[in-house]
Amino acid sequence: MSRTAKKSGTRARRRPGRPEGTAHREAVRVDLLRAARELFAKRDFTAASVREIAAAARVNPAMIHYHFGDKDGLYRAMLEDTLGPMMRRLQALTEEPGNAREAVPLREVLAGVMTTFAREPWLARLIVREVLAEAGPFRETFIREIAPRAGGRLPKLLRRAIEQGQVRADLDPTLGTLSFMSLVVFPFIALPIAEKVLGIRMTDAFVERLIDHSTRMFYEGAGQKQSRNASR
Amino acid sequence: MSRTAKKSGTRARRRPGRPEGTAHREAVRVDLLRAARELFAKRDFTAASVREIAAAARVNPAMIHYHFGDKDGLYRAMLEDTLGPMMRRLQALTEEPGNAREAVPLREVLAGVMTTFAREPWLARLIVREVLAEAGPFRETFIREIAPRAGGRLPKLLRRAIEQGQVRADLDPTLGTLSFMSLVVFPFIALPIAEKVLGIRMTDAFVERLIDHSTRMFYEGAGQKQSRNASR
DNA sequence: ATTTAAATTAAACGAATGTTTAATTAATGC
DNA sequence: GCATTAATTAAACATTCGTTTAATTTAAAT
Repeated sequence: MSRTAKKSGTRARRRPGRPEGTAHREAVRVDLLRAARELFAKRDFTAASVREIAAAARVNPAMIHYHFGDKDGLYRAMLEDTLGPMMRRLQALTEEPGNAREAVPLREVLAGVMTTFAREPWLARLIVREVLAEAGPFRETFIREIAPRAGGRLPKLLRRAIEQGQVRADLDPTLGTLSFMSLVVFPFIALPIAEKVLGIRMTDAFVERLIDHSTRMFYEGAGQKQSRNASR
Repeated sequence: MSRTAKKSGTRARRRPGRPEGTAHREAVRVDLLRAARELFAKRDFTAASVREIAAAARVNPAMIHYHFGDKDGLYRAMLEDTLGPMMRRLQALTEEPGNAREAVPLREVLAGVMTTFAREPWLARLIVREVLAEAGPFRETFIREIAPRAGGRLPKLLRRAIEQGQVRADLDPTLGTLSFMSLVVFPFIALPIAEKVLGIRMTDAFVERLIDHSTRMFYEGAGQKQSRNASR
């Protein structure tokens, strides 16, 4: 849909040589990034081969090296291309309030991130793969730039939420961040298994219920209101 | 520590032939399972090579095929060996109450599982890798036997907890299960990154605080007690 | 119009992978 | 005590992997 085969059918089974269109170069780049995104979300970095990715993009494997240098370069470009927009949106959400008195947009961050995860199924999977990785082409960038912008900002947000009385005063901002991330990210990577084991189905209505549920879990938990859980 | 080199130093640099000890066979099996557990938790299935695993176990790569048939067999045996005990403990915890009136041991399950995850750092990682996998040597067993015994039992437990008033009546047991798993599993796979980004350190005291925190998050959430969060 | 540069392919390359084979040594059964 | 079987190694095998090269076709520049 994004790229149009300029002449004589598809891009498959071409003879070598520069193609006729003038926008082919960009189209190949985009197709490769999209194929890489899908396959790196599905399989691990090592398990997804360049031949497989090139085939999914209907492109010669050598194009990966022509456009991105090597497999690592493709992965890096893909992850920046995929995570970048979300990070920018997240940053905008968490930096908005000019005056410190303004209500911390915790609810909006939670719902916004979960909506994004629902719309782009590969996102949560790529992030968790990166969290799980002990090393890799993107590890340093992820730790230095991505993670601080995502989880790194949350403790401050939580502290402000505590000051404003939106969150209970005895909450540890760091542990609260861990729980926040857990509630927001994990459901989406568990969905394929939840479909088989818990019998859910990933409809729009379900996603809406999930977001409402997770919001309430974060603020109120699953227990009774009157907190008769004094025993421990 | 587990295997004793029977004679003349280590097992490295041996000549071919049957070793002298009579318990060597079992020792090799155990060493291979341990090495596989550590490396499959660290790297993905494809990324962890049999040569690397064999080297970590100080054993010839061919022993993997002698003892387990192939790489898949080693992975299956390792995961059964690793997940089996936890599943049995979990099953015991969730099936205990003979009479339906007995209090549902939700708190005990939560703390028990988290304690196990803290003690065996590879467990949560292996599980999440399996959750993330779209296919693999263990996928069917995981979906048919492991997942139902873990997450599959929780909805029933939550329903009973609702009947007993331990959990609020309007909680969806399925969504509650997703949140429960999220709060229990995700923090442990995020620890390595949390150490760098949030500055935490994985001490015994921290684990204790984490478990208390997660329990409270599950029952009470992070919001204020009086639930002034009427706005939405 | 001709030359030069860009974009692409097919084919080959070396390294690494999972696996098999043949040789070798010790334990076991008779 | 001898033959057989079990447990182990080193080496080779076929395949797949990421990458490079050379050829080829078109676009762009002069």
